[in-house]
Amino acid sequence: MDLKPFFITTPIYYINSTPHVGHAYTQIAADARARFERLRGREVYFLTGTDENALKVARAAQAQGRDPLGFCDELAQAFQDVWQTLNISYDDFIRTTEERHRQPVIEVVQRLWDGGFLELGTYSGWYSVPDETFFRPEEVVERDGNHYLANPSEDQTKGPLEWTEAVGHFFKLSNFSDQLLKIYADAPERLRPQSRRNETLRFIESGLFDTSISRAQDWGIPLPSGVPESEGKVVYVWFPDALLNYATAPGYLADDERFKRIWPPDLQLMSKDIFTRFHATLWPALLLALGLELPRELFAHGFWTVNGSKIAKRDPETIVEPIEFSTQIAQSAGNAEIRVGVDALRYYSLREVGFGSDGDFSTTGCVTRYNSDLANGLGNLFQRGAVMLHNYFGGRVPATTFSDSSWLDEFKSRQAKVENSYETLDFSGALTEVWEVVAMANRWIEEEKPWAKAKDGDLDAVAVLLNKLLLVCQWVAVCTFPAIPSSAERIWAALGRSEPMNWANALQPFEEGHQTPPPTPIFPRANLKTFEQIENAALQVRAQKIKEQDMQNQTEQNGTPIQTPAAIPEAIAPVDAEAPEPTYISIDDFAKVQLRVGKVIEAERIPKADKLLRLQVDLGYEKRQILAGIAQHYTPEEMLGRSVVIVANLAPRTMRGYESQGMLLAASDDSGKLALVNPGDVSAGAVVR
RNA sequence: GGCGGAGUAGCUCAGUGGUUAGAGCACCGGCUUCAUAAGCCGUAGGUCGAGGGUUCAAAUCCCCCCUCCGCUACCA
Repeated sequence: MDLKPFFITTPIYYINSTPHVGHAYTQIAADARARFERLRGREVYFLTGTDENALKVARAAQAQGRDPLGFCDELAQAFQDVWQTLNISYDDFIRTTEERHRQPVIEVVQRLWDGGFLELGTYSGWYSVPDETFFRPEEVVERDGNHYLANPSEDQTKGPLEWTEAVGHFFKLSNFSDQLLKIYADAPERLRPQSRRNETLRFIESGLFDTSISRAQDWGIPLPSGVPESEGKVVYVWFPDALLNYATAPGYLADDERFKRIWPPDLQLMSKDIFTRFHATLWPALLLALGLELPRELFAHGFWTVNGSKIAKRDPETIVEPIEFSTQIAQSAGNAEIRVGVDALRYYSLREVGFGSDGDFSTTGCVTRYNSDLANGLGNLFQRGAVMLHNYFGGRVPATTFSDSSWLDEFKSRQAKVENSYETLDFSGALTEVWEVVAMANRWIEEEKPWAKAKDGDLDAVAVLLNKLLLVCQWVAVCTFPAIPSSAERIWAALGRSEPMNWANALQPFEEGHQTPPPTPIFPRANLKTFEQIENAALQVRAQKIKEQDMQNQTEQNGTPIQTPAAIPEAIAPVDAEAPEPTYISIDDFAKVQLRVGKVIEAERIPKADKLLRLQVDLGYEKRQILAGIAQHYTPEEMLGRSVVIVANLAPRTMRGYESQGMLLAASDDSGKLALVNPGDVSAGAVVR
C-alpha cells in the first residue's frame, strides 16, 4: 500500500453567504471517503477552506462599513462551525487571505513569468465586478446609458457593467492543449465520471484561449514586483490564486519535505460547474507549467434541486441550511441531539442518488428515509437484539459455538463489496449493501422466534442468535462509519466496545461475559407532521428575512454609488410596458443615424441559423450585405424586391461568418410579433429623417 | 440551432442483448409481539416517452420523432 497520506480536497468556498446543502454535500462526500481511508488505517490529509480574495467580498464588507479581513474572519469561522457540527473531519482549513497562501502565490506568478508562461497583452471590455469576469460585446446590451449582461444566468449579475481597459498578464493556456489531451487520453481514472471526462476532452479539443490572470484591484493578492506592469494589480481570483490552495496548504514553496510527502492529491471533489474549465483544464495546466505532478483523480458530483426546484437564494423553499435542517429533524425525533439530525442529513445525501448524478433533495424525503432506514431498519434491529440480551442474559454475552459459520464468509465478501463501493465513491451502493444485511438480520429474528424459544427454555438457541446479531450490529457500525460517524460510534459504544473502530475488526467476536450497557434507542423515530410544522414555521421566518434583505439591499445600493454611478433603480424595478419614461436626445444626436431606403435584391437563409436572413440590399449608390434576425417572420421569397429602411452608417459586424453592413428597421411588440418598417414607394437610396 | 443528460410502478430510482422488467417508499391484505405505532410474508400496480428497424430474442443496438433539464450560439 501507498505510504503517502491520502490527500483529498474539496473546493475552497466563496464566502458570500453561510453554507447551504450544496456546499455540505461536497463536504459530506469528501468526509465519508476520508473517514473510510482512516478506518482502513491510511493516513489522510483532508483539505478544505475558504476563498476570500474576491472583490465582491471586499465591497460587501465596505458597504457595511467594515474591515474586509474582519468580515472574512467571521464568515470563515461560520463555515468551520458548520463543518464541525456536520462532523466533517478535515485536517486543514486554508484561507486564501493567509500568509502561507499569499506568499507562495506571489512566487508562483513570478515563476510563471520567468518561465515564459505569461505574456503581456491589453484588453478592454465590459467587466462585471460581482462575477469578476469580462464579457464579450455580443453578451452585452445597452439600456438607459448603462450596459448590462444580455442574458444573465441565475448567478450572474443583473446590474450594470463597467467598461474596463487595462494591461493584462495572460497565461498561455493554449500551449497546453496537446499535453493535456495526451495525459488524459489513456487515463480514464483521472477524470470522473465518464460524462464529465468526455465534456472536458471536447472542451480542450475545441481550442483553448490564453487567459488573463491579473486584475486592477485593491483587494486580493498583489502581483510580484518582478513582473512588469504589476503596479496596482492583483492575481485573478481563480488563477492561480484559488486553485493554488491545493498546493500551498500542504506546503508548496514553504515546506518542501512536507509537500513532497503529501503531493499529489489522490482525489479532488467538486460540483460539476467548476469541473471542466477550472479543475480539469486550468488547474492541471498550471501544474504542468510548475512542473508538478497532476492530481490522480478529479471527480465531479451533480447538483441538487431542493423540493423539486432549483436552489435560489430568493426562494425560501429551496434554501436548506444544514444546521437548521438537522436541528429540525432532531426536534421532530423527540428532541434528540442534533447529531441524530446530522446523520439523517448525511445518510440521505449519500444514499438517495448515485454520486455523480443530479438529484432532488426532498426535506420530507429525508425524514422518511431517516424513519424507514435508520429508525425502523437499523435502529430497531439493534434495539431488538440489545433488549433481548438484557432480558434473557442480563446484558452479558452468553457463551456460544456456531454450528454453521458460513454466514461469516458471506459477511466478509459483502464487506469487500462495500469497500469497493467506497473506493469508487459509490456511496449509495455501499449503503444499499449494508441495508440488505439489516433486512436479512431482521428476517433471522422472525425465523428464529427467540421469544418463543426463551419461553420453552431453549436459551442456547437464543444465545446463538444474539451473538450473531451483535456481530451484525458491529459489522454495520464499521461499514456505515464513513457515512454516519456519530451514529456508528454510538452503536459501537452501545455494544460495549471501547477500542478504536477499524475496518478489520468489523467481525471480531464477543467474549463470553462481555457486558453491554442498558439499551436506549439509537435513532428515535421522527414525527413527520411535527417536522412539517417546524419546517413551515422556519420557512415563514426565512421568507420574511428575504423580504427585509431585499429592502435593505435597495436602500444600500441607492446610497452607494461606488461601483455603479447611475440608474440602479431603473435596472431593478420591474419594467413597465406602458408609458416609458422619455429620455430626450438632441436633433444632432438623431442626425448621427443615417437612415436610407433600400431594395432587397437577394435573400437567403443562413444554414444552421434559425433567426438570420442574409440579404443583399441596393441603396441606389451601393450594394450592401445585411444580416437580419427576421427569419422567423419573413421568408426569403417575401423579402425579394421589398423596400426596407436600413441604418446605413452602423459599424459592420460579423455573424455566423458573414459580415453585416447595416441594420434593418423593424417594429416588434411584447408578444414577439415583428413587422418591417415599410417606406412605401420611394426610390432606393432615399434618405429617411 | 448545436452539444450533453434524462424520459422505466403513485413517488425516488436500479437495470447497456437472454426466463414472467426489479428495489425502496407509499397503498392494500395477512402473520407476529423480542423491538422505536417497529418486524416479517403476500397482493396490487408498468404498451420501459411515440413510431419504425436489426435480431431466434430489445428497456438495452440502429433510425426518426416528441417532452423535460443543462450548457452554448445568430435578432446591428
